Amino acid sequence: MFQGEYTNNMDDKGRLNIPAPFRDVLQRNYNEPTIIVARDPQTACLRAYPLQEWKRLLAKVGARPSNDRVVQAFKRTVISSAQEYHPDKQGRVLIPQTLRTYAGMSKATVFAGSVNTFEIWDAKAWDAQLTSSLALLQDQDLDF
Amino acid sequence: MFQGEYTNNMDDKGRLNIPAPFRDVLQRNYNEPTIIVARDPQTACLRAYPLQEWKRLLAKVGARPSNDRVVQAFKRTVISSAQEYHPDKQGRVLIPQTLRTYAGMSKATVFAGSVNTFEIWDAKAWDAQLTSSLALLQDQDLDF
DNA sequence: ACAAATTACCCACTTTTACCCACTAAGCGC
DNA sequence: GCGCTTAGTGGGTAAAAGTGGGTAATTTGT
Repeated sequence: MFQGEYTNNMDDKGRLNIPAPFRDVLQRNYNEPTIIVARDPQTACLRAYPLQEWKRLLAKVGARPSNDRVVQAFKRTVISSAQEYHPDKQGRVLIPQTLRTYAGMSKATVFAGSVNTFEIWDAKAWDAQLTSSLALLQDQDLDF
Repeated sequence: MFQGEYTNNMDDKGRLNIPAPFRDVLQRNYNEPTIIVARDPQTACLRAYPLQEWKRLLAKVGARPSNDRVVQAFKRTVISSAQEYHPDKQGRVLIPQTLRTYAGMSKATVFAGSVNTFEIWDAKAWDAQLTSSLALLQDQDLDF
């Protein structure tokens, strides 16, 4: 289970260091270090899936009629961007330019746990998102 | 059951000493010293949960539709910030910079019991909150 | 097929964290 | 009051995490 929020720096080569706690979860709960990274279609961030979770997502998409316009759009945005990454000995992956651009990533990068996936954000974008999420919750009557 | 208010100092390394009475409650009522600390979304403080109480919260959140905007905001602010902490031999935990910043913590830190969780405040912020809470209660018709 | 660019892999360094030990101050009983 | 216990605090050290960079392998383009 991915939880917690970590900030790491992308280096000049475009390599991203997956936070150690997330690597632990991958190893312990999924028995392999590989992740799939794809666009998150509704926010300007990337989402990382353990292989198993990604397959589950594919199955769900496959169950829907393939002429559904939403399904088509989903395939074009998310599935097309998805790629497998094998972290190096230091636990880093090289994210391609297109995805970096999509998430507006430059250097400081936030990794945010999201139960069975985790999100990858540019630090500034993450802060902005956080501020607006907090504002939204401010007036809510939360019962948990 | 967490009750009472205690003030401890965060040291230069960012370590926070959990007040002994709270550690006792964790050990006696929950049989383990581990806590989850996360943002409190509506006030500038952190909230510490025994594992069992945290799981209860997760269950409540999971029972709500995941496309609910409030639920999404809650996940991004609270769940993402949640992390497990294992106090050291002296009963201290190291709180990361992001959470310290969120709660405006510098040195003097207040721990306030809140039945099945407890709150962690910067001492100054706690005083301000206390004043306004008292003001709110002034005109109320309390029947307990 | 060859040169240039990109990527993967490895090694080394720096910073941070976890763990342990020790000291001080505050209560408590005798 | 004196010694004991317990809570709180400070700091050293070894391991782990994060970061930077070199080089070989691979890919790409011509």
